[in-house]
Amino acid sequence: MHVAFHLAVDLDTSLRTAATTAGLADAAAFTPEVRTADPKHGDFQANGTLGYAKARKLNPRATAEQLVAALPASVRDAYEVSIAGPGFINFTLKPAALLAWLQSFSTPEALATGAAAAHAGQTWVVDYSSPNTAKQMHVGHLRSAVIGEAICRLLAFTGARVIRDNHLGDWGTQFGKLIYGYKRWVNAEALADDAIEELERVYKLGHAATPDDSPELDEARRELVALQNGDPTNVALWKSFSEVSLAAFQKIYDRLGIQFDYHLGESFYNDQVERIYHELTATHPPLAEISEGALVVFHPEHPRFKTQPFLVRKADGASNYASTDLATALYRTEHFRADGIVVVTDFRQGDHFEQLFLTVKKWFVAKNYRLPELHHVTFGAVTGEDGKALKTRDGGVIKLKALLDEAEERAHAIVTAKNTERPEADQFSAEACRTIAQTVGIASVQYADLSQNRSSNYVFSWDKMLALDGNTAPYLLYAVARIHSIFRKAGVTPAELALNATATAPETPAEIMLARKLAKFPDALRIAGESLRPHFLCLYLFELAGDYSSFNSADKVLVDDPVLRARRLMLCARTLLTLETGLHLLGLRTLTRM
RNA sequence: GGACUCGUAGCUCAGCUGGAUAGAGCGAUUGGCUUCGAACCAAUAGGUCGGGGGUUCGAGUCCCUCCGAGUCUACCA
Repeated sequence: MHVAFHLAVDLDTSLRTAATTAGLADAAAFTPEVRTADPKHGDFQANGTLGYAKARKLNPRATAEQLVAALPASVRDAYEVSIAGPGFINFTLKPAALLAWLQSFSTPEALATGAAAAHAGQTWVVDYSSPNTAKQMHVGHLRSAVIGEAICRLLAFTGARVIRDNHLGDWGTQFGKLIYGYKRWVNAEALADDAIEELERVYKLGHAATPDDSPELDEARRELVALQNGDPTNVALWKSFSEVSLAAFQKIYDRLGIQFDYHLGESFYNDQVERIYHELTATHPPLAEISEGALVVFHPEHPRFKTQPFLVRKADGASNYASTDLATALYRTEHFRADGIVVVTDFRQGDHFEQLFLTVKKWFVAKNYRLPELHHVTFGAVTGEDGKALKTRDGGVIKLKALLDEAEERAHAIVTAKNTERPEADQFSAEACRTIAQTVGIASVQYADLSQNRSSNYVFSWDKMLALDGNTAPYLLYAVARIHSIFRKAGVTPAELALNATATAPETPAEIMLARKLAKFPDALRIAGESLRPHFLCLYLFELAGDYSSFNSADKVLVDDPVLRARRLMLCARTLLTLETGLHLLGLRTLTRM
């Protein structure tokens, strides 16, 4: 028997067919509006009859009854169907249908196959993290990296070929000041000790020594021009800046489980901007025009961008990040043949990307280039206690490395404290404690960032970022560890096929509640994937872990009755599969013990 | 001035693109380990969804208008 992965999508199809079968007027216009329901009403509900009936002056309950009567036997077999209130149609999965779903999607491969339809055959480029070279990553860089990685994994799991691109800020006027400072004040010993720290120090000196309208600033500009013109000394310096920066970044990325496919920074596109200028001015009518000496694009149809220009070339002829971002969009389309481009930055760049995307759309249409989906995934700022954004140049910035270290330290304190409470034979070695603390600490930081809706700001607080209670990574990791523990004690592995063959349908309230939640994993994936908002997946996993914990307290798994034992072990196995799959999609590592 | 984001329990936040009696966590109170891991579970208390209008079968969600916070608004990225 075929079981659909996305039960809600399957129901939607059945209801549309039923509308035709039942002979509803204008059946093609009927949209079922199937969504996951409050569990007390059912698993799914269809609300579409209300709007449909209203628009046609029909009785919504009568319409709902017609639809329900026309549903195929397969739906009636799988669900308790009822009509409630003004005309909601409620669907509650029967235990046998729950069992069938759980038996059909019992491996990571089965889940991936089911989920892959969403973006099958597509290529998506995700541009995230994107720090500036020659500077350390600070707490403000965390969100783009963590959210971006989760989005990459979600897209890949839902079938896309994902290209992870770190669009480094490795070009621009700041390098003139950096070289100016470097040539005068660099300390070789400090450079060998911690290169990026030393680069940051000489940049600050260079910046301070080159105020506006000073001869020193002219000198810094000459260094930049020399770099742009290929001066061997400056080019070699610039290359070394990039290398040491990338090495430092990679240490952070390793801790966060991030591995980029490309590091195509702004410098990569520097020689591609001439084509942009040409193409934007060669269209009929031209997209770009000269205004106050600069090459700009206006968007007359837009309330603001009709007067606020998108500045693609500065009056002095130099490129800026609009130029390179346009070149970047073109490269990703032509070279990677991207079907979708996702850029993950904070919300303050909203205007820039709105203008960029408007311009790209018109430009690509004019040139008959394939146009990928363009998404700017924004997130709120991490602010200080005063509500103001944390800024790079004030002294109080928290370095990302320090944040991750602190997270591991706090987790370590908890792990070692818990460890002493365990029976001696069961205690972890010091080394194991350290490994567990690393996983728990980093996962906590990742989850804290992922679990809230990304569009709001938040005030940075150590306690919040590193909280280990409630809706946090440790709660989820703990559920995973407990399930592993049960399988260790049972002497079987979660993957054993025998668990499938001998399992029976869930019976107790806790079993049924857990099974119903498991069957909604596809909905969580769909919502998180379509909206590019990982917090929907976080919420689902937290609820799943909660249902599992309730089940774990209510129903003992390792009982003598082989029937009970088999079906509860199966539920444990599916919960483990779903939790681990979901947590890995978020970019978290999981543990078998903690 | 214009635009964008936000305002939900004492605190921190969800609320699935308009659905049923607005939900979690923390904190508070109460109960539960001789039984698979108590980093857990069960229960109680806590709300004028910033204010006011409107749209409709139905609004925390959409529209208008105030109030408050943050951000952007021509050559930094």
